[in-house]
Amino acid sequence: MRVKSSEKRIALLEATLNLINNNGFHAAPMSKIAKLAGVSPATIYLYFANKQDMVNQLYLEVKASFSEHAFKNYSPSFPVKEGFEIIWRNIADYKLHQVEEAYFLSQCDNTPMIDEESRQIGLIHLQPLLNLWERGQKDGIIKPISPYLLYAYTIYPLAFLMTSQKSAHYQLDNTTLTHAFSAAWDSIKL
Amino acid sequence: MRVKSSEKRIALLEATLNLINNNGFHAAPMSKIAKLAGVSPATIYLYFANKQDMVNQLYLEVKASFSEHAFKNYSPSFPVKEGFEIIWRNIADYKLHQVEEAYFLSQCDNTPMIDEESRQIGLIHLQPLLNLWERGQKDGIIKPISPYLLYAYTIYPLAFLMTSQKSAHYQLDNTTLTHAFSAAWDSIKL
Amino acid sequence: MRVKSSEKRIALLEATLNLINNNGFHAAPMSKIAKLAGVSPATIYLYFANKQDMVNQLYLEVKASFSEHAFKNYSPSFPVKEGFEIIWRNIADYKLHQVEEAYFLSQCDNTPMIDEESRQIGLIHLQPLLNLWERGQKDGIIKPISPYLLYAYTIYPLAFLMTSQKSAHYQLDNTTLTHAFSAAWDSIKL
Amino acid sequence: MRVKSSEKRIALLEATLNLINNNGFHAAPMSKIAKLAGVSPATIYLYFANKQDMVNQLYLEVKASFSEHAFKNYSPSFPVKEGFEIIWRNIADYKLHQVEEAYFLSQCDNTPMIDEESRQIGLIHLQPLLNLWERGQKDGIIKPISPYLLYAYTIYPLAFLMTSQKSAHYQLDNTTLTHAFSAAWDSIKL
DNA sequence: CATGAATGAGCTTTCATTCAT
DNA sequence: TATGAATGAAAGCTCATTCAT
Repeated sequence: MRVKSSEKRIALLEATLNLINNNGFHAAPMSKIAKLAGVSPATIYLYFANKQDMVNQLYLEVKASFSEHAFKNYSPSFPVKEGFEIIWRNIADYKLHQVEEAYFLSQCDNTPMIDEESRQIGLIHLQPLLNLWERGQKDGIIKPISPYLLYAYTIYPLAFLMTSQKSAHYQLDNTTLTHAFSAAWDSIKL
Repeated sequence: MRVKSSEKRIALLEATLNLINNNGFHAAPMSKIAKLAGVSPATIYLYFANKQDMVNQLYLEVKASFSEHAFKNYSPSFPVKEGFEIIWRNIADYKLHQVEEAYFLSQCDNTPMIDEESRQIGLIHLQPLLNLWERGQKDGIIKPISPYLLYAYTIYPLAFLMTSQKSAHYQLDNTTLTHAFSAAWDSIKL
Repeated sequence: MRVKSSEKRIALLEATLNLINNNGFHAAPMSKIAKLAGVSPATIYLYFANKQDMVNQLYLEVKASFSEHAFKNYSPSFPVKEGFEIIWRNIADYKLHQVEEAYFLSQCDNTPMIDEESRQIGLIHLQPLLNLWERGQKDGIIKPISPYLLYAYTIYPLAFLMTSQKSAHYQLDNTTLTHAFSAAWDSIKL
Repeated sequence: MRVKSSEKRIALLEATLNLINNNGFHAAPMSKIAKLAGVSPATIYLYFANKQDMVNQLYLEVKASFSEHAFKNYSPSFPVKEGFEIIWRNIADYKLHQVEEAYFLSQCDNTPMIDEESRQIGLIHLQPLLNLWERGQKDGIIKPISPYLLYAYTIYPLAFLMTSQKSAHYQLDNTTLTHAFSAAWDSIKL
């Protein structure tokens, strides 16, 4: 099996993401994925062990790109609220502009599509945010509640806004984004 | 002549929900559904036109049961905050106790598994909540922001808590639930 | 199993003939036949042992009606040519006016749709025509050749004209019919 | 990489013809066709879009081989009667020696088994015979009647003789064939 | 006599994967 | 490395027939 980041490998991952996004896992056969990537079905198995492996790898790479984006320009030395706003806006930016990736992650996180193992690996990237929240709680700036709640009320809502926007029911402008941030912050600040 | 018992129909819908929840749409074949429901594969087609139709119907019925639950004991004559808390707690109760149904809805809402038409039909039940919010905004109790935001920051987070709980990562007690409600209310109250 | 000529039995045979004619045997399921006859699928089995039996019976009855028609107004006492013309015109009349029945017989006679046994039974009706030919041959009016040839060149061509007419490629008027009879007679007369 | 051998395609068409001839379209399932051709059921779909497409293609190829045979050693420069006899004997030879192909064509032409489009395409090959007849009519050798009649009384009877022979009811020797030709010619000559 | 419900067997077709080059 | 051909297994669905009333 080949090493990362050949052009074909990337084309295959992109094709997989597109087909799963548009048709769902159950209607994204290997033959179509190969065709969309401009490659023979047999070639897929030079890069991936099987379909599940390909989807797992895709998940992890998208998750990694998401995490990287989330902490752009952030440093743990920032004051709590400033640091939080930077991360939040990074994430919002990703969810609302890289809609395809965000929608794919949302599918993965809400279905039994991904192996439990890969799911766990995908979680580790979030640590800096958890650290920030802990600091905020020590400093008496953020409510002393479970990080699950903090995540549920600040980051997770962005997934809903992304989905709404994708369904063309709703378009987010800057004012709305500011309202959204206020809501997020208000829900967790002390 | 035998009569078409709605028992079989219900058994089929339950089997479908279980299999899709555990394995995903793509790994819930009609043969397994039939076996789990205790009928012949052919019998499915006496009750549903095809697989998609069965899933659509299941979605709409679960959605309806969810909505019914959401507005239990609620009346539009309640004060805004009290009314909101009742609805919110109803929904929390459903999501955290009828986990299977809630998880199924979450899968449906985050994948292309359901027909767009059924999806639209599923939305209409929410109207009383939208009305409540509108009243709250007129009365200067709730922030004058889009209902998409209000939903994203008060109801949608419960889906995350449900998923977390289902993955056995986290158990919600009453204190946490109260924290959750505070976070929800803080995010939208003026 | 019921006796002949109940209304339902006849409706079933008619429905069968129509569906097989329009769609072919392979696309004429019992359920459709029942629906078209206005009857429950189970009812079919009160009148016929199974599908094959129903088709066999249909074949034999249509064949009988055809034969009856063929010898209308004919008597063995007629002179050879007159007798032959009467029979020939009777058959032509049937093939060109009872197109559905004729087309059905044509399907049966050119496919393995019918049991060999029923096929044999269907042949016996033709005897008077064979007798007529034999007389004609004894009298030196008709060529001394096998009755298979006589049939092939006088009666069988009408099946082609029937099919052509059914396909709307061609319409037979009286002049043409007379030409057709001349061709038939010329081919076998001495 | 293996190359798509036309051997498999041909084996599939032959298997289809055999099974349809012996059992009828409705009793020639893809699984049996595959087995008889020595390939997997899935392989069929590398060569044909679906069952109907396979049967259509088979029809057209058999029809083409028939037509080629029909005009062997024929040239439009031949005198009318000689030319006609050559074609007629070619066709007789085909029908009586390539019985399987002939019987298959007969099934196709007398049932709704074939798409109307393919049926039309199958007709174009006959043109040289039509031209010959037209010439014969201009020269006052052949009766001035519709080509449908000419076909019905000269070519079509051979289908009956073929079917009779196939049912082992009758064997054609050379004398009989000469009688048959006489009958054909007598029916249309002026 | 008649029914609509119910079904096991089997249908056509597709799938993830492997083969042979 | 890369391929298109090939496939066994299984998918969704339909069918002729039987069941239970």
